[in-house]
Amino acid sequence: MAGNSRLATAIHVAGMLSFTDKLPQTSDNLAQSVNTNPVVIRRIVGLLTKNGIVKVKMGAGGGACLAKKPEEITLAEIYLALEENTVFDVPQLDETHNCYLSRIVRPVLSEVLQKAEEHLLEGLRRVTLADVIVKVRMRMIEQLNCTVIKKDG
Amino acid sequence: MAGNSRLATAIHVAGMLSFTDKLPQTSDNLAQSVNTNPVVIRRIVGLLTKNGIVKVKMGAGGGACLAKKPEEITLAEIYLALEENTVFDVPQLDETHNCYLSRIVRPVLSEVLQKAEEHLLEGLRRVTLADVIVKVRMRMIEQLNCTVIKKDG
DNA sequence: CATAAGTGTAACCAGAATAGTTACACTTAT
DNA sequence: ATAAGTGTAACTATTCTGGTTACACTTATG
Repeated sequence: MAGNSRLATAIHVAGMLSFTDKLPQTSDNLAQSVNTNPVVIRRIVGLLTKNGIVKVKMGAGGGACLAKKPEEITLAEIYLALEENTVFDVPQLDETHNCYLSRIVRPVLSEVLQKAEEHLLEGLRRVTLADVIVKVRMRMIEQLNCTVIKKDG
Repeated sequence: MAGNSRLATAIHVAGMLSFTDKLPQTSDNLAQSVNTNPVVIRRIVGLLTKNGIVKVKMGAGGGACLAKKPEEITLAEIYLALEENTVFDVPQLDETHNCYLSRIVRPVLSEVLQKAEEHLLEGLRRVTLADVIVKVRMRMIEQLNCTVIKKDG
């Protein structure tokens, strides 16, 4: 339960929305797919909405839809929408800290680790939601092939 | 206090060891530099030792030294030594999960997010401990220049 | 207009991770 | 023999994440 599955959940949700296209999905519905609680979904959908990735219709018959085409949504966008903390923490030292060298080291570590995280973000920027969906479709086809082969064997 | 500052601590420690070269540093000593507890340091140094990055001498006059040259130690190596969890969690769904699409989506998410994390690792692989030390030295020089300028003004 | 079906959000709980700390057995230099 | 170290177990406090309940608010529909 600890660890961070929010990005997985968010991409999963966005993926489902792209499959169901313009039909608004309820948080109840999505929660079942992701195997979690509707409130958890609404929290995440809220963040995605705030960042223009998803649109929500209130009231009866309402729910969430994608606000853009899957080709126009990168995983980096989704990741940033979640407003996560940085992966690596670099607590800075008090100015009164007695070790001179240490006071210099910490900002350098901040800089270096921030750059590394930028690589992560670049990795996420290169993948769109559409790419993910293609992979899902390919897996579906693979599984169908398996079935056929089994039937032949 | 939550969040993950272990990598920062580990690099900080390794950096200190490279400055003091072959003179073994006690965990007490290092703890003061990093502004933490000796046990926290020993835990991290233990992991670094297990991965051949650091050597420890037991008993009086003992302590930790680098086991390799700073040019031969990448931040990725240090990161991996800490045996952290993956950055992104992708809890897999039970085979009995009712939504067929979801059961396919999750492994795809695992794959995609793992690749993104590989980018992070690549970012860390490109930086050696020696690079970090150079940056620290440059900051020290910068600060010295500042002092001189202030004296002139 | 009443009602049912939705969302948004606050509040609380449980479980896990991190870091800090104490304590103590064990190792080694002098 | 003693002092100075490390390794490690055990406990605590804090924080984060996710799960859950509850409830006010919005809207479609009969």
